[in-house]
Amino acid sequence: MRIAEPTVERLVQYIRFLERCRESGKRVVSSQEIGDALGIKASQVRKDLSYFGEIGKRGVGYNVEKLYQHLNSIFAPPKTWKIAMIGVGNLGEALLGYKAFESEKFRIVALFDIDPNKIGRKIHGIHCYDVEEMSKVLNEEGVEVLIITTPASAAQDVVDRATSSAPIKGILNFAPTALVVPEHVILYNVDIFIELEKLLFYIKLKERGGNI
Amino acid sequence: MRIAEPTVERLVQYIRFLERCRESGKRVVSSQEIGDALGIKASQVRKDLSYFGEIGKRGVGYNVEKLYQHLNSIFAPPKTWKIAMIGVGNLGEALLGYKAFESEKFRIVALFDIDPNKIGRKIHGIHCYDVEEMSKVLNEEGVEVLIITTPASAAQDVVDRATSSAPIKGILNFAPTALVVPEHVILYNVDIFIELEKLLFYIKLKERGGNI
DNA sequence: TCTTGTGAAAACGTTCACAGCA
DNA sequence: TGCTGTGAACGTTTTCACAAGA
Repeated sequence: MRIAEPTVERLVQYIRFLERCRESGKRVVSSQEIGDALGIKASQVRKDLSYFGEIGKRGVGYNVEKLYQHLNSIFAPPKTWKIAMIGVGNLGEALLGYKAFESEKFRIVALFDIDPNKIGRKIHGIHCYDVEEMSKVLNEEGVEVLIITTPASAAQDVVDRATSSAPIKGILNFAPTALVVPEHVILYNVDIFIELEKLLFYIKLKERGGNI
Repeated sequence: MRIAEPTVERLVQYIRFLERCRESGKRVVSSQEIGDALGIKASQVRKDLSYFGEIGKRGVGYNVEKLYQHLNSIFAPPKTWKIAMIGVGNLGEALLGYKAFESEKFRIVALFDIDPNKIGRKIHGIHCYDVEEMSKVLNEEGVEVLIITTPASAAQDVVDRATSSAPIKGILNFAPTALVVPEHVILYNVDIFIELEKLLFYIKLKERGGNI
């Protein structure tokens, strides 16, 4: 079955919302309630959830626990993914210390940097290697996913080196630059600067009454 | 003129690419070259750029300098936006020290936190206030844009307080939670955890040959 | 000959409206 | 009666295909 990307994004939000429902002891929830809490239309919520068969009860709503378990099973990984982070600067270190970034779904097994002060040390309990050792370590540790938190200027080079020497399946790129990756590698970008530019652009547009 | 959001996002990427062209002394560039560098179809590039009139030369391509100036003028703000950051934890501090986050388009004029060790201090040269003073400071400083880097549990409350007491126009939310904002406020979310979940989901899907 | 600019077509995503069940 | 599930309608974004111009 094919599930569209915007749907997957909303599914993650539904799981989060259902966690809150569980904590507050709520047993049943309607598409309307879910939608109101997340700023999504109720019809959209129903369509998203209908992809997995009839999971709600007509006239009643969705059983919180059942829906939560169901959605979680969709996102359950076949194993704990092993991730390496390349570039341990301000942003990289912040992510390592970020609470929302802890999960049983993955484990960060190696860090890489070029700074001699970081190489050989443990940062947030994870060993930091020299980028030169990347190929060897990625293969030894069985890393399949990369988090890129290098400066923009270094990102493409480390990605080229990693993807050509290790069986990388996916990359989450925080470097503010577009990356070119082999066809078999899935790439997601988190570009803070672009999001801010878009926000400021649309604020300006609104002030001008829609004229550029 | 109306410009679609995906187009705006790509325009920012075109500007970045053109900066690289300028630095390397390249004078003319084709839609194909731009597309290849950014992983976008050439026809998409041409369509995006055609919204602003005939800016390229048929049979030749686009003049790098002219296109760069033109796109930049589209994103030029009417003034330097004043931004406040709410929540100065790991992620907030990382952003403050983030090089790609420096621009003449905006200035971060105030920080807010609840930690007594931070309140009253300067962090990266910017004064950190008590969240309790938020309403007063936002109005005095003329803040129109917020960056939310609080924990998820605090985000909705600070947003409610800020938007109800100061003329906030836009919010960039890094807290891993959906926010409900007044209709006149533009909201963009940067949700690191959701991006990682999506990536891992699609890696799993690919391994399973497309079956959930 | 080469590359842009652009209608028209296709693909994609959202919303509507109501039938179907509890 | 109330809320889900869903085909059909709608709106948006991407891609195609080719005319037009340097």
